[in-house]
Amino acid sequence: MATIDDVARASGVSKGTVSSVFSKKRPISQEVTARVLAAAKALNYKPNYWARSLANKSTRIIGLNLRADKVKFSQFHLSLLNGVLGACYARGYRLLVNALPSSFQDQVEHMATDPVDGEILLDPETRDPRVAERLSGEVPIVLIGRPSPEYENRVSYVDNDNVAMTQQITRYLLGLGHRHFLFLNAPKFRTVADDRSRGFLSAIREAGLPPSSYHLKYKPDPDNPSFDFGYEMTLATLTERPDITAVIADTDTMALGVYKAAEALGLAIPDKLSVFAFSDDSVFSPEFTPPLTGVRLHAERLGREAAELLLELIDGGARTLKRTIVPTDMVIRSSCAEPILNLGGNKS
Amino acid sequence: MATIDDVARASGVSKGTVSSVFSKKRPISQEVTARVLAAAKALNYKPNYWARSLANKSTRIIGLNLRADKVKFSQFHLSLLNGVLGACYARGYRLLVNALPSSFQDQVEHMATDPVDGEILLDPETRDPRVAERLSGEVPIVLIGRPSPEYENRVSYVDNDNVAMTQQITRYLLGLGHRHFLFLNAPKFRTVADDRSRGFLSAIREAGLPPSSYHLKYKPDPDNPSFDFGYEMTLATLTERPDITAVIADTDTMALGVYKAAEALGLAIPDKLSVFAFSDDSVFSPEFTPPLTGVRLHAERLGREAAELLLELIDGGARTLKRTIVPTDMVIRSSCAEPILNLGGNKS
DNA sequence: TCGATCCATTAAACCGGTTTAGCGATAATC
DNA sequence: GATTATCGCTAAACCGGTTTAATGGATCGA
Repeated sequence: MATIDDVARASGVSKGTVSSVFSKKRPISQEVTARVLAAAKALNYKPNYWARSLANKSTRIIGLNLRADKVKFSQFHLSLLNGVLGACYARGYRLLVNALPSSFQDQVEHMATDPVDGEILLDPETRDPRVAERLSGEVPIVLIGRPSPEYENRVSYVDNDNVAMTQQITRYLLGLGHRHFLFLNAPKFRTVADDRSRGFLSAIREAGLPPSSYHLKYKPDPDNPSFDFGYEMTLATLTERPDITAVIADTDTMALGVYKAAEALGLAIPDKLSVFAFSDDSVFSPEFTPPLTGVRLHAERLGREAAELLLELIDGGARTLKRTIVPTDMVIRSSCAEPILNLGGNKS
Repeated sequence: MATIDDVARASGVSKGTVSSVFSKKRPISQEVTARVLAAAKALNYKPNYWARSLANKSTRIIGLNLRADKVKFSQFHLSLLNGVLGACYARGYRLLVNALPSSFQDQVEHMATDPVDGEILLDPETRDPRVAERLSGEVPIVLIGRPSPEYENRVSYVDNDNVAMTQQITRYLLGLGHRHFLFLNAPKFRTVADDRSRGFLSAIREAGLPPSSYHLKYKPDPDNPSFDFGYEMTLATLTERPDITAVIADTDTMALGVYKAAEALGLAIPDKLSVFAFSDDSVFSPEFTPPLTGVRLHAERLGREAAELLLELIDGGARTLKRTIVPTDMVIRSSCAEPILNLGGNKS
């Protein structure tokens, strides 16, 4: 590949001039510019991205960090990615998806600074080691999701208000008359699971219901497909506790597992069992039988806001903390209704 | 940030030695290694990724190029991305998602070599300018999907056998007794659309059917949601040509639009209208009413194979051409059946 | 007409690593 | 015991750009 020196030689100017022609950071006469560009074209020259990054101390790349060992890209991530990409695209940034396991990065020969100007961290966990590591460096970060409390005042993040949202949802179900719940939550190590639990429990307490009125389960193994977890856990729990009339599921896929279990148990949705999901696929959710009631998390907007916030931090250089709350919208379809109690009705 | 010089000074060795400690490319005594690592830890030193890349002429990053202006990340891309990420992850590579519009990259001040060791090009189009550009550089590329003929013998690629697959599908529908088809194909500028058309037409000709026996439509606008296109085109075409008994749709989302149109037209699936889709979502497709018959394209495997092929090209340095064909599997559920003809039955 | 100002351009230093050539000390060879 | 390898390390060149300080020429004002 031709270098800047080749072009300088070919067009009879210094390399500094060639640099200025390409970076446009200093004015160069029309005539010289033309000559340099002609020589560059003839040699098929393009500035070397890494040399440029080294000298500029900037790459125009932002990172998206996810723990591939724990999480696979899901529908939610997909929308989120579309939002992030849109923001990058609009501002001329590239996106680096960093899914390397920490076991790899801990090896001495692979240790290195991240090749990005800033990073978005996905799916934060309680006491997430990635956050601690980034805080000691100088690469700005934005989380999507709430950081654990020890970091809450030290990093910027974008999130839904999961506590209030879950509280609202639970109130909605309480208002319909439900008194016994199965809550199939996200994996316990994720902060979002904790927020949802808090919102749920606060609504339960507010209604004066005892702990026996709910079963709160966390998805244990991230590898375990959501569908299977929804199916098996519903089957097992409802067999044991037939007084449960409402299931709150983590995702629409998990909700589908709940639907299957309800079918297996001979429970009609929503008459005998109400189902709610923390997601809303505008194409598929309406096609469930019956159409699934859930909540729109606006994943694409979460992604876009996070990317824009990060780019702002990068440009401003400002070490200001910001947090953006993206609103959620309940989408009520037909999978939740007043429970029709059996004859041997049970009141708590 | 501390540099290699700081560490060299602090541990009383030369920078070359520090470099060797981190790169492990040359043996360094236990004692010195320990001293250097201690100093590095104290200074919170990490080798600079850009400087290293510049000197090494290698980045351990591969690119995934898609035209964000034309295509949004879809379910298919999602699986594909999971495959690519898995392969990267396993071999310690990072993935750069490059969705920049060419209008941006054409500006002089943004012109630069790509910051990657190799690149995967998604959704190739007929006479795709991206391919021509990459061929003049020295970054190896792998396409996912067939390149247009002028490049077919110059680039490596991974693809399904779309011609044979579509031929097989069409034969299947012909075998069921269908004689009038609506084929809702991918956008015309994509090579995959051409392959599918060829496979379809070859089966049609093989059966001795005239051109009047089919309506072949290409999804015009990539921004137009698949669902809407499926719905509107089915409604319009079937109103005009009620003799059509089978619709072949590009994706499951589009198929869902077809389902809606069938409902609006009062056509029962599959008795009055058979629907087939070039996709298979193992979670949602079975949930369609009736469950959707389609074909599994193994997107994840396409992604993984492409990444592995690319990494092989990078490591080997070999300029060998390879092409990998990933097999497809028809998944027959209940959306295709023998057509039950109306009284005023029509034979071609 | 002379000094001040402005301008495009250049030479050299710099970004932070890797790598080559060489050097002294120890170990192996005959 | 002299010769040759081998080992662990260093100094300096190098990767391919950007940037600073300096330069020479044109323009300006008085």
